[in-house]
Amino acid sequence: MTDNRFLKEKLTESQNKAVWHRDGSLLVIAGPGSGKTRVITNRIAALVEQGVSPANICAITFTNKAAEEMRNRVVAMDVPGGVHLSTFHSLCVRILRKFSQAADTPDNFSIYDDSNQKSCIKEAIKQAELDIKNFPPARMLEAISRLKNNLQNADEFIAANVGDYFSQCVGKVYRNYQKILKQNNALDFDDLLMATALLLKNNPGVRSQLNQRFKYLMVDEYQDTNHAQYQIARGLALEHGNICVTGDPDQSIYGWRGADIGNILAFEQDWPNAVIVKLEENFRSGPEILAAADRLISANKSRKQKRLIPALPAGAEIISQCLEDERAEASYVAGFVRRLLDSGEEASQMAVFYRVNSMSRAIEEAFIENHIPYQIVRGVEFYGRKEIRDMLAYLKLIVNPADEQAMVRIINTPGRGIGKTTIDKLVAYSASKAIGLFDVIRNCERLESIPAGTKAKLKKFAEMIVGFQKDIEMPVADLMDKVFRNTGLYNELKAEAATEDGGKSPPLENVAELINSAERFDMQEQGGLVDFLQRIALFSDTDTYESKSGKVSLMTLHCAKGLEFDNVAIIGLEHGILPHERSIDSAREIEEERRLFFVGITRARKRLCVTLSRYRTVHGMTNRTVDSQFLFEAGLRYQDTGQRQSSFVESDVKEPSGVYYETEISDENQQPFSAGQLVSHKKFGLGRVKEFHNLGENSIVVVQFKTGQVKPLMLKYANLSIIE
DNA sequence: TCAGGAATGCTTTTT
DNA sequence: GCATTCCTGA
Repeated sequence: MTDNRFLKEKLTESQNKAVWHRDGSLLVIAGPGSGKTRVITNRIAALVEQGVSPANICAITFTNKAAEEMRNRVVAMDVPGGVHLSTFHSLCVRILRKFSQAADTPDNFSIYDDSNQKSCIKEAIKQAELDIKNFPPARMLEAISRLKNNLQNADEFIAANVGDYFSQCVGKVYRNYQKILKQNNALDFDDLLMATALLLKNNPGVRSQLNQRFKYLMVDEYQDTNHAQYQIARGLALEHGNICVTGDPDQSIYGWRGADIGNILAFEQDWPNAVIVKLEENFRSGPEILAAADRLISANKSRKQKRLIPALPAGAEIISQCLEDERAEASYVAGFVRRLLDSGEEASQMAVFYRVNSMSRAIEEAFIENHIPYQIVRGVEFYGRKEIRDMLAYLKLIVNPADEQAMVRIINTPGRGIGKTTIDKLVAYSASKAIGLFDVIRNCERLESIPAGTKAKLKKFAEMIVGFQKDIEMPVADLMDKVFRNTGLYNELKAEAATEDGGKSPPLENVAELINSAERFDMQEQGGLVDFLQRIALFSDTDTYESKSGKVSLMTLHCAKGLEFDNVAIIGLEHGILPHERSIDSAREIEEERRLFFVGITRARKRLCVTLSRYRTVHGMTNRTVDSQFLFEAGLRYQDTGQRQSSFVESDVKEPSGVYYETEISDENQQPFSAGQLVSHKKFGLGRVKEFHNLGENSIVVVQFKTGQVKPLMLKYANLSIIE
C-alpha cells in the first residue's frame, strides 16, 4: 500500500498507520517534532490516491499560515488542487456566507476586531447603566467570549442565573452587546464559531449538505479547540464519521481562550470505534533538549504519561545564563545570535521567544545595535496602522453601511468639519429612532439641532459613499485606489509626507502595499470586496512570519507553536513572567504556563539558550526578580552575572529528571514559612504570606503586603521577619 | 471644533 | 512606561 506516487518520504510504522487509515475516525496523539503535519499532508495525498476527490477533503489548521504551509506541501506532492485548507474561522465565514439565509446572517457582515469589540462593549455597559469601574470592559468581553464558546446566548444565561446579581449584569451587558453588533451588521470572532456551530446543530439539512461536501475531515492542533470548535468538527463529520484529529495534550496553551483538553477525551466517547495512533518519536530536537523538556513537563500532575523518544543522535547544546538586567540579557542574546551567524548558521533558522509582546523591545534594540536582521512575528504592525485602518473603514462602510464603527472612524478623516458634537447628535438620534446611522446622515435635513452648513457637509459625505457603492463590482484594487484619491486621504498623507524630510512617507507606502495585496487578491482569488475584507479581518500575527526571510524571528511563545528552528533563545525565565503573574494563583494555569515553556523548548533542533535577568523593569518599576521554578524543574542551572559567560552541555546536570530539585528540598528540614503568617519586610512593610514554594536555597515566598501589592520574593534575599 | 496638556489607568497569551 | 481619556482654553 505504500507505493503511493505522492509519497516520497519513508514513514514510521505508526505514521503509516495514521496516513493509510481511510474510513472512520482517527485520533493521533502526537508529541512535538513527531511529523504531525507530514502525517496530515501525506494522508491527504493518500486519500486522493485512493480515489477521493480533493474537493471532498477538508483540513482545519490553527493559523492561516499553517494552512498556507500545508497547501504548499500538498502542491509539492503534486496533489491536484481543490482541498479545502483553512482555519476554523475562515471555514465558518464560508459556511455562513453560503448558508446565510439558514444561519440568519446577512451576506455583507463586518467582522469586528478587539478594538471594535471594546467600544461596543463600553456602549453596552453604558446602556445597562452600569459603571465601567465595577464592570471592566475587558472582563465583560472575556465573560461573553466564554459564554459564546459554550454556545450559550444572553437570554439563556440570564434565565439560568436568576438571583445572582453579577451574572444578571453580565447577562444584560451581553444582550446589549449583541444588539449593538446586530445593529452594526457585525459579528465578532466568537460569533463566527457560535453561529456556525448552532447552524450545524439546528439545521440537519445544512449539516447534511456539508457532510456530503466534506467527506473527509482533518483537524490539526485539536488540543486547542474550544467547545464551539469541537461542536463544529463533530457536526461536520456526524454522518460519515471520517474525522481525523491530531493533538498533543502537553502542548495545550490556549486554555484561556476556552480550549479544552477534554475534547480529546470526548473524542473517544463520541467516536467509539476511533483508532488511536500515538507518535512518540521526535525527529526534531537533540536528545539533550528533549531530556530537559521531558523533565519539565513531568512536573505537571494532571497529565497522562507520555514518552519523548529522541530519534536524533546526541550533540545538542543547552546554554543558560542569568544577566544583570533586561538590557544585559538582550545583548547577551544578541551575542549568542551573532556568534552563530558568524559561524555560518542561517538567520532564518534562529528565533527568540518571550512571554509577553512588550519584551521584544529590549531585544530589538540590541539586535539593531549588533546589525542583526530580525522580523517580529506580529501582524498588528501593518493592519493596526492608522492609515490602513482608515482605508479599511471606508471599504467596510461601502459594503456595510450599518457599520457604525467604520463610519465614526472616517466621517471626519480627513477633516471635513464634522466634529464630535455633530456625531454625538447623529448617533443619539439614530439610537432613539432605531434608524441606521447612515440613513440618518442621508436624511439629515430633518434634524433641527444641526446647523445648515454642517448638514451640507454631511450630505456631501453620504453622496460620496453612495457613489462608491455603485462601483462595488470593480476589482478591489481599483476601487481601493479610487477611494484613496477621492476621499482626500491621499492628499492628506501627501501633505504630511511633504513636511517630512526626504519626501519618503511610510504611510503612503503602506497604503500602496495594501493596494498591492488587493491586486494579488483580484488576480488569484474569486470574490469581491466583501470577501477581501472578511479575509483580512481573520489575518493574524503568525501570518506575517516568513520562513525564508533571512532574518531572525522574534515572537511570543504562543506564536511559536507549530514552528521549528535550529537555534532558539527563550528569555525572561522569571517568576511572574514565565509563569506569568496572572497565572500564579491557580495550579491549573501554572500547568498551562509550564506547557508553554515546554512548547518553546521543543521548537529547538540544535541549540537552546535560556536566559533570565536579575533585575527587570516592568511598567516603569525596577524590581529584583525571582528565578522561575521551571528552570529547576527542567534541570537547567545557569551561569550567574559577573561570571564569565560560558555554556554547559546538558550532561553536566548531575541528577536527572527532577531528582535534582527534590534533594535540594530535603536539605532544608523545616519550612520556615506557611500561608497566612504575618511578616515584615524592610521596604514593603507588613504583609501576609500567600504561598511558600520550598525550593531549598531558591525558595520563594509570595507575600501580600498591606499596600495591596502581591510580591514573590526570593527567600535568601528577602530578609523577612516573622511577626506571628 | 480642535489642539494640547493633565490625569488616569492598565498591562498575557490570539482567531 | 505608555496609551488612552479627560479637560481646558482658544
